[in-house]
Amino acid sequence: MIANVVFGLPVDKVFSYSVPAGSQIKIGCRIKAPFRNSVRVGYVVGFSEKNKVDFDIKSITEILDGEPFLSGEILELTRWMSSYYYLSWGEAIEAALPGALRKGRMTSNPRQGYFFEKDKYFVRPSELTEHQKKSLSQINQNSGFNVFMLYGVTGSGKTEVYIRAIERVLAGGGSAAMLVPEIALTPQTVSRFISCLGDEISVFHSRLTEAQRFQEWLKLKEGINKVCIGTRSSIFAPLKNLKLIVIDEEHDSSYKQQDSPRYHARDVALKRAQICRCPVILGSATPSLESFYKAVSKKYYLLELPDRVEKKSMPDVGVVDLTTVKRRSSRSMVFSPALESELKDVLGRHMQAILFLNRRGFSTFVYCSKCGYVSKCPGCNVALTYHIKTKTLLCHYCSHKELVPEACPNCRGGYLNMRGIGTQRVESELHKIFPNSVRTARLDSDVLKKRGELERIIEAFKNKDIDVLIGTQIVAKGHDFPDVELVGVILADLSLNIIDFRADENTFSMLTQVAGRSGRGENRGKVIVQTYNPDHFAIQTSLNHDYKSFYAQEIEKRKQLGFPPFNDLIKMEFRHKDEKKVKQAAQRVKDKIASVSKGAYQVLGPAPHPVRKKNNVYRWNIIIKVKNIEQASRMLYNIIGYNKRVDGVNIVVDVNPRED
DNA sequence: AGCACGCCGACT
DNA sequence: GTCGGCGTGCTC
Repeated sequence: MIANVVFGLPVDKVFSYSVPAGSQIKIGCRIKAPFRNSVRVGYVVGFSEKNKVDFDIKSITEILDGEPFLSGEILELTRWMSSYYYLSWGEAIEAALPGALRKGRMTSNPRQGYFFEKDKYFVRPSELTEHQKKSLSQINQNSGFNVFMLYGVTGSGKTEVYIRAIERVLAGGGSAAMLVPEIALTPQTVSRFISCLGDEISVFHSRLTEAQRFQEWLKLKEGINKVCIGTRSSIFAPLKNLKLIVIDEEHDSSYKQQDSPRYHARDVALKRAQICRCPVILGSATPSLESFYKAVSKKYYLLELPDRVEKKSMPDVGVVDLTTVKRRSSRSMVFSPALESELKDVLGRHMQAILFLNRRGFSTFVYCSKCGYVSKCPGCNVALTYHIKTKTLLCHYCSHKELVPEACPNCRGGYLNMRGIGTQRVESELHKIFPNSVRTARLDSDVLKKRGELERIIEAFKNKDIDVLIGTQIVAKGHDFPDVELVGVILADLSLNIIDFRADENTFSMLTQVAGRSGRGENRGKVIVQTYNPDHFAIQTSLNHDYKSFYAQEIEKRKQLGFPPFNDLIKMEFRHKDEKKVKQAAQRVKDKIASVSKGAYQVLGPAPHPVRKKNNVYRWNIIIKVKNIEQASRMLYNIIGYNKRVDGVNIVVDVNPRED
């Protein structure tokens, strides 16, 4: 008997080992076997009767598992991942295993520390809205592999639909998985699910120790727990008889893993659902262009929740045109008179406010201080990056280059470098307006590094021990603060000018999400958006809460430029300490792709990575537009193999990259 | 990934 | 003449 074994190495081969006489091994078990001159952990993916290679094979040294930890379903899923994400099968398998089982490790089971109590304050609606009812009945009528795009405005009750759909699956003896964005997994969210669905829920959050995580994993594997809630990697949870997958906030970029293996949990979820023939609910107030395109083209069911629950109205959004605001004092660089007076009003009534500042995009793009004009690449429509040495503007997608204009081509004003405004600055200027009387807290990635700090601040804000919360992305996500009646966006342009073709999409979704924090209580909320681009379509459509009109304009642009959803992108990042070598290798691969495919693929670049030099290593990218990822991956394999090295230059392959 | 093999520079 | 640099290739 011969076992077919893969290893968690960048080696796309299945290796044969003889099974020691008298021993029992099942597919999906971990083993140890001699590999070159060491003994390594491998994964059994199959068996064959006789030796297919013409040399003597070695024998398995040790069998680690009596019962397999990898189901047939997960093996099929990881096999697909390897062809889709340019990985070896073994690498994909290691992504799917909990840390406790990876590399042949195994822990005993010490536990318990993190408890969620049933939230006695959560009141469940007894009656669904008509739209909720309609959506739920559509979901319930279509079992099997079907995808539902649940497009519902902020506060429209998407969560209640998820809960009811999960309840039904549980009643039928099935199990369900729900994925949430990284920062949305607060004790409050979890409490709500536990109070509705019972205690038998495995929650995978970042605070769990490896042993706790493994314990929850085992409970799902044994069928003790039937619901799993968690972030990205929960898509690999060993649920038995999986009958539903929910992806909340499906547009959220935290579903994309930023280091190897660079998978997208939503896409893995769709594949898993296809394998086990179960439905998927993709929920969002701002669906990704990819998903909504499929919904519009009838590949997904489109379910809509156009109104907020309890007849609450959408917040009133006002825009402040910064080109007309006199920016004399340092205070006025942060707060326009309109925002300042709204703040005074809200705080005077003892209500709360959120001030939002996008920290992404602190790159070196250049804008006109008079009118806010930013130069964009004619071919890629992304903001050009200023290079001080050459005094040129450069596109980081295709390397298009132009001179910095003497004067602003839009208004004839002068060009300036972006001046940084951070959350700290916002906070200190705020205290100048309200000396000694305003209680503030900042919420950004620095704060998140401290354990428990996020929970503490959220709790304090909920208890009204804080008047104004100042933050980045984190404040924009799903929290429910009933007394927040004002949301101020300090500078919307920051996200608009990121060098990413998704900049407009990210801006629209960010503005919509952050606006959704306002007016969740008794009174109608207000949102003030400060921008140099008040007429920009992403801002205009978000003011009107008009996703569909945003979508219509954005999809047209994507079509013209051949960006997703019309093509998938494969980014290849070349890294070496010698920049000349990097550029040459990137160009060589680009040329090779052209000759092998006879020009069938459009390849952008080589262009420098936005952060061109890191740890003394230079990085240049090429971006390939592809129609079929698996086919393109195979072509790349023929060119560079799994070694991912050309002329000594290392290559990182990223399928549908997302800048973050 | 790691580790051995192999072909060119500066050292006892 | 050799020691060692890291570029290339292989692992049942």
